Amino acid sequence: MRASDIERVKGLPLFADVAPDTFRVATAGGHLQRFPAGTMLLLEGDPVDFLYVLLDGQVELHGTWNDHEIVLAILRPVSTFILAAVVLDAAALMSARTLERCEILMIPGDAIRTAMRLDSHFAMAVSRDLAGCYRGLVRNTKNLKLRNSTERLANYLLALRAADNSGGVVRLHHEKRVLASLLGMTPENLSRSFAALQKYGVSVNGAVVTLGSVAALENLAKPDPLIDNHAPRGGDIVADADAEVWLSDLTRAKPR
Amino acid sequence: MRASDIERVKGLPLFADVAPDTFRVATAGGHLQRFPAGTMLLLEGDPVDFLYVLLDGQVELHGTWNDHEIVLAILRPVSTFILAAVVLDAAALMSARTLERCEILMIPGDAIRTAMRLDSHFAMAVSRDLAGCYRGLVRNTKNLKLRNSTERLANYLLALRAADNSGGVVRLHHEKRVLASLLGMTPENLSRSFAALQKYGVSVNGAVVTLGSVAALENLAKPDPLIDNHAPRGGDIVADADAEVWLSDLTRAKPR
DNA sequence: CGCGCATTTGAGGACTGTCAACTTCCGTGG
DNA sequence: CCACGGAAGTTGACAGTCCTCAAATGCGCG
Repeated sequence: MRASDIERVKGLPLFADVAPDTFRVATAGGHLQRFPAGTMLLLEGDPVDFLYVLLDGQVELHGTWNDHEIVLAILRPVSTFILAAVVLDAAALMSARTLERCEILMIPGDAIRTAMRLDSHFAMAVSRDLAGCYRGLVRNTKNLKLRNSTERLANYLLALRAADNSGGVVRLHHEKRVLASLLGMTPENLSRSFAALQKYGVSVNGAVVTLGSVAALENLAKPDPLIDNHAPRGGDIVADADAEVWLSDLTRAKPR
Repeated sequence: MRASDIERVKGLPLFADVAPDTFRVATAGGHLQRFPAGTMLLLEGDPVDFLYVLLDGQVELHGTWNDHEIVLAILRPVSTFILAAVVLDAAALMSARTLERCEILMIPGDAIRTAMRLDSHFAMAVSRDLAGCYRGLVRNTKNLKLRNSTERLANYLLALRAADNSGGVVRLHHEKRVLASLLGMTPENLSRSFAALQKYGVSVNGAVVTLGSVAALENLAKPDPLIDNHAPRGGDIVADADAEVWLSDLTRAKPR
């Protein structure tokens, strides 16, 4: 494991302010591993023995029922995943699959739990991380239950724009069929939703999406700080504490 | 606050194995309060100053967007809520409203955070609680994205049956319009879903629902341990660690 | 160049939401 | 005790949303 990788791991909110001793305990026995695209890292129902830290590549978390599969989240570096199962030493509720070639640090769950026991500050960092994940899912649930598919897509595009700080041109980070499932629709309907957004100045060319009129798009999307992590706060309420996770982990893509 | 109430609070997973000193710190400044039905305890976007512990009555957590309101969870005693916002000292993402007359213990967020700092075991208990909440939401999201409304209702009824340990007759704990929103549908469609379940032996009389053929209902519902907390595990995997929260907190209704 | 896969487009149908009217239930007040 | 009013729940008609299947198109890689 390169020194630069260690720095990147330390940069995670989970390990940011952790004492060196605790960091050593927490990452003891961790080993870096490379996986080709399309590898199943974890199957839902399996016991979870490791905390995963994605250092390079993309990982998809998905769930299955009755022969259907849906994407629950897509992770990009640097992020951890299945922390909740590690904390509870429980079986995974989601499967994990690499979407690209990935570089992943695998830390034994025992080490994490031991470090929590020894250092209340680290245990608090875990709590904060989990609280952020929880709130990300609350946002996601509101998004799903309150908006139709075109509205979800519109907000997704605005979130991408905010995360990439890109003027009016955003690049999709995932294949469209993966994105469709993430947004809770079929690939066919994602196509049609893109078509429906033409009226609002959106044009698509492969992975490149041009937002002709952000104002018009926002008028449809009605982004809300209580659903969309990027949306502007109304007053001057400082809600900076949020290291929250949203769909596809857009926040982590922000320059820090 | 009655001694019996203190015992009930100590019975919560969050406080179960906590040292007496820590318990004193964590609950310092907590005060018991009574609220009539229909009281807004918390509005989404508000800063969260207290951890709420519901001791009696029912509380609904809901979200709003674009003039629509949806129910995200319904809590029954004894349970805590908005722990995540307390841990992050952040603004609430959900509003909370009493559905009945309620008795609620309000604990200053500072006290919770202080207790976490002082006692890593308590911080771990908070982590476990949050991890359980998170996994509850993962289950909920899978439920929403993978099943249609009738399937969700069928599984809800089976979950009720498992929680209440009631043979073939279950009582709905909430008004149907609230239940409808919780399950992600309109009251009209809840009615129609109940009607559709007649073919599977379900008959409704007010709040009393009779499950004529659990086998037939399960055949439709296909309950899954990775979505429905009550569903039977396939092998002999002990997933006992789960103090997980599902829709309407059904698990907490189980006799302990 | 050609194959395979992703994406798009079209048609049809299933599912879900909206609106309106009706029924039932329940608490209030006569 | 009964009548009444209001809210909750149900039902029907209709429209919008979304899914499925099928076919066509486009794109990238061998």
